[in-house]
Amino acid sequence: MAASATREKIIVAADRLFYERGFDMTSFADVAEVVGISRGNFYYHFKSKDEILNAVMESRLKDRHQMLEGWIKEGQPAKQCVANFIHILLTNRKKIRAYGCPVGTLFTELSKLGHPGEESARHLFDLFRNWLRQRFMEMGQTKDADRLAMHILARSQGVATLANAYPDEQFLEAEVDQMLAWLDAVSDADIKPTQRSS
Amino acid sequence: MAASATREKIIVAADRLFYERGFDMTSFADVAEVVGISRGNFYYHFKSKDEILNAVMESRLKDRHQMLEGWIKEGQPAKQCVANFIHILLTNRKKIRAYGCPVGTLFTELSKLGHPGEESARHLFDLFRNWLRQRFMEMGQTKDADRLAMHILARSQGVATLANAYPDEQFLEAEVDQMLAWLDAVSDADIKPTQRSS
DNA sequence: TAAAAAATAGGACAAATGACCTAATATTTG
DNA sequence: CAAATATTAGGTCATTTGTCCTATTTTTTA
Repeated sequence: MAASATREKIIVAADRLFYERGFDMTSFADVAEVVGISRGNFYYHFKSKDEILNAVMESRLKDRHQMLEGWIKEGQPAKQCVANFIHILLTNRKKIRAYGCPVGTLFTELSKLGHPGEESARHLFDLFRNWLRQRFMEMGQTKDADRLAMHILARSQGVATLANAYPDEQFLEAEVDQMLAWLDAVSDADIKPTQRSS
Repeated sequence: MAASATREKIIVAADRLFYERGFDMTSFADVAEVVGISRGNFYYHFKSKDEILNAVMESRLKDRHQMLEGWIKEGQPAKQCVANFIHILLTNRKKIRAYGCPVGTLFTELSKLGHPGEESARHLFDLFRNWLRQRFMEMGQTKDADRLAMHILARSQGVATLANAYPDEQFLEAEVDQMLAWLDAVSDADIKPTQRSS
């Protein structure tokens, strides 16, 4: 079989296991078993655990980048793009209830491990943060764009964590509705600049 | 030395290490070294790793319970109690920036591990959730009390996660301000029931 | 088709770890 | 004080894991 095909299958399996079980809790043998290859073959493609982690992070970055840029290329307006981002929580609700957020949980683990991969995990946050900031700027929130981006990012993280802790509730759906309502209020803000002062 | 004193020191050390490094990444040897005792002595007090985890979770539950009930016993009004809860993010900002939320990060890890201790970790969430719900009920939000409790819990989680990823920002302080403003709006809601409809 | 290269399989090994045991020391008790 | 009990120290052991190596099989190349 072509090396690149096996390599790709390893990355896909490792990506899933790192998400479901965590990075440190996933062994070479675990990944090899899922792919259906020997540990020796695994080592032929990736010389260390850090190397497979890097490959997974690159894959995720590319995947998320394509998703975000895809919405823009489809010509969707900025507000709709942000709404799409919020909607990810619903699209992936099953996995989120079972394993939390792929970005947040992996970052947290690598951070506690003191692992160099913490940087790549932060890059994933950066990707979403910068993209959201640009969308808010297009919505006219030039001054607060980054603050709004961080806000929606934080709420997504919190919702994912609690949905993981309480999977049997309709909590996730309700919070998404609130976030979309919040987005409406934000997008109205530049149309109705006269806000009620505190 | 009295056994209870050594036992207590072990729990304190394990609590700290489970927070800073994670449960799975902390070994018996790590805890014993911090306490300054031998691994054999450690095993005299706790027969397994699950046992020390249980002790740590009990300790945390007791500690948080006392904190929350303490505010009530001081006679603080419901809204001030919730504000105190939000303020924890500032009180512990240094540790949160370095290690995230002790409750959320440990729950996430135990969940991915498939460890039975996931239940006790969820109990910690339950403690805050139920307490917050009661405070919101006292504030007159009888119908939405649980939803509001979950909301503030989720936002705390998200803020802690992102403050961990971006420790150098003033993001944490800004989000706390927003949460307190949100609390004001909620507490005003029953005084001014006529809200502007969308 | 024969030689060379690529890919795979499976075993070896040192380090780390949870668990367990026994001997030594400190403390309490009668 | 002496016996009994509680506490501590340190070693052993089986298992897991990341890493590495060599032999075998498959694919490509000339």
